[in-house]
Amino acid sequence: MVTRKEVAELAGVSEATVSRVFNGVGPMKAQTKQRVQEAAQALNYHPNAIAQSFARRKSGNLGVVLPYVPKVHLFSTYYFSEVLSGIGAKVKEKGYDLLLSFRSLDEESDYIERFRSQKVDACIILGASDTPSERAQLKRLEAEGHSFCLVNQHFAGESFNEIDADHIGGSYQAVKHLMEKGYRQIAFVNGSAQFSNSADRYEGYTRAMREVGKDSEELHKLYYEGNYSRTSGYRMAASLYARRHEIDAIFAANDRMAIGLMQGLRELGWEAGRDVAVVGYDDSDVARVTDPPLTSVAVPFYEMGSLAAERLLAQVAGEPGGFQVKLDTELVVRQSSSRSAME
Amino acid sequence: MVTRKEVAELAGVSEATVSRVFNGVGPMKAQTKQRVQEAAQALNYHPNAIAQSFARRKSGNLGVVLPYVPKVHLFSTYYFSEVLSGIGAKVKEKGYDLLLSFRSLDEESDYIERFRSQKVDACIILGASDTPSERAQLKRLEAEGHSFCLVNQHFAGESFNEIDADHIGGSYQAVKHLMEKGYRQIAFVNGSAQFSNSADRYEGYTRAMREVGKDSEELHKLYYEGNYSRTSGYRMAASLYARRHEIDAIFAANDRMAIGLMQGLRELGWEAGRDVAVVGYDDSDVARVTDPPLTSVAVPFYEMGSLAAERLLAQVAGEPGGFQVKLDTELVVRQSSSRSAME
DNA sequence: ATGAAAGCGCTAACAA
DNA sequence: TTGTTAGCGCTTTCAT
Repeated sequence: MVTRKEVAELAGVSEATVSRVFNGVGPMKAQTKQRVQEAAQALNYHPNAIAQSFARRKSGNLGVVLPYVPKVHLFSTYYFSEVLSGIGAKVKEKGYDLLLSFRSLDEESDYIERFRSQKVDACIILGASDTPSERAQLKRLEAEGHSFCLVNQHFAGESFNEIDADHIGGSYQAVKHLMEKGYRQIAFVNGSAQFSNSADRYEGYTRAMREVGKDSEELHKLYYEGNYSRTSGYRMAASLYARRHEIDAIFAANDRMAIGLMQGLRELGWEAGRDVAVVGYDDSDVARVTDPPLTSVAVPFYEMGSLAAERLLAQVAGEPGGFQVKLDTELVVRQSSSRSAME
Repeated sequence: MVTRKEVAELAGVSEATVSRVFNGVGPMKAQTKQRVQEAAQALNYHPNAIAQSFARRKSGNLGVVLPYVPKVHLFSTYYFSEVLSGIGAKVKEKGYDLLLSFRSLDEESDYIERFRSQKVDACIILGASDTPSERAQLKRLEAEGHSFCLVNQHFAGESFNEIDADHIGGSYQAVKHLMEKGYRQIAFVNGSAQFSNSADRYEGYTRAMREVGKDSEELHKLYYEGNYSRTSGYRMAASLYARRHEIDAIFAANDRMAIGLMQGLRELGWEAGRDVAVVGYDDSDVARVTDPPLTSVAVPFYEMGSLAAERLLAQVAGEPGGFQVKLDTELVVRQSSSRSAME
């Protein structure tokens, strides 16, 4: 291990001067600087990051918490991958490191421990859901003064830092699109209620449907609920098929359910894009590869991750005030909802 | 900030005793232990992880390096997600933390800096490729005495730690499967040559083909090369279609290319599973959702990640000897290669 | 422009 | 069984 001390000796300066050179602080003679740099080079000296963190009382780490998802190997979803990439890019730009935490089922999640032990300076929490225990944990974090940010999840009544997307608008657009194509009997396949954006999507859907005169009773009949998995979409196919004479289009709250649904319906002889129009949500990779390709609502996950990291790190650096941002979503039209594909 | 000192005072013991309690070392009276625990609880004391790392001269972090992949938002691939999940689970089990590094294009990758600055105790390198500069960097790492492990990539002639999968066997199985179905004119769509497992797959393919008497010239005519992206598969469709009378099956080196290929061929009127048999590789999520569902070779990515972390951490903990492991792959048959689907 | 020195919170060797 | 103490490598304040 080469320490600062050895560099100082070789360069004939004090240890403090070596630090100054490496941190670029304070005035110093160009010549001194160069001598130090040469000495460091010669010895292959690299400052010890842990010692720096220790002395600075800053870990230099941004934590990212991933939700516990049984069975499904966690990352196998478009959403996490994109958000994480966005965070990673920003964190790197800011000179931070990214510490990943996989949540388990323990009540006291261990990411709280990462905070308390000061192994992270701030934290981005992905896949949070609005349950009493989750709320309580977040409130506790807030009370203890830890900096964190939620992505793609809103907690009504709290002022947590949040980077969300406009799922009301996205859903509204999706349904409007189907209406423009002439559909009116539009079923809505929603995901789990514990995510705020399920409610948002329902809100967007409802708003559009009400505009064409649908009442609560009608909407109720057109409502289905899965859990965002492909399998849940697949399983709902039968129920939707049973009411095929009262349905001419389907809006699913994510692509995975939409795809499961399309597969299930196909097996029953009901083809998406021919017998029924289908629109998904997320515009994930798979939307491009289904048959027919899936019309879907694009969510700027990458940007959301990047922005979350940026704002959070700025806050940690002293910028005052919290933040609650909503980014725009955008409909991407493909064949699953197109009239022409239906001859 | 609550420190050990305050806990010691409240409990009426020395600081060292507090440490002992928290680390469970040395003999101690049950009563002392309890007094310390109560004091800690009362003060809401949590040991400072950075200070511990500093004193122990161990970061407690396992680094994971992700390759630079332009354009494609990095995680959007099954492989990384799975491996990372596997690593995450193991790392957590072992009480380590996971530090993610996204590689950029810089020559001196910054993960080397993570090593030199001792921010990680060891490193798992994903998506490495066999280029001269990469080899040189790895050799340098080795020379500097850093512990690292490669996943899904073999460097011939080196003794780096590696967790790989049997891609020769996997490919051999895939081709044999097609042969059992009666196909003989089997084209091979490979990925980039800089990955050792491209060569492995070619090797497995060749072995099977030679067994039925194919010579080099024939194999040459059946060889295509993309870059593992869906787009590259899509673009190759035309070339394959042009030679459709000399091809009755296609083995693609990953699912993404297989899917692009199937899409491209369909647009040309050549349906996978009807006009031509197709087998992919990776058995990723999408293999289940294509139409027809894609026969593919399953690779135990999750286990590979988990094993890599386990062996590497054991090595860091002092276990002697390096490791080079190859896990088995397994063919998963679906409709894209089935005769029945071809009427 | 540079040096001296006091920590940072903990581990671990040694003493008692 | 418990206390004392010397670091760990660096940052930062205060002198000079």
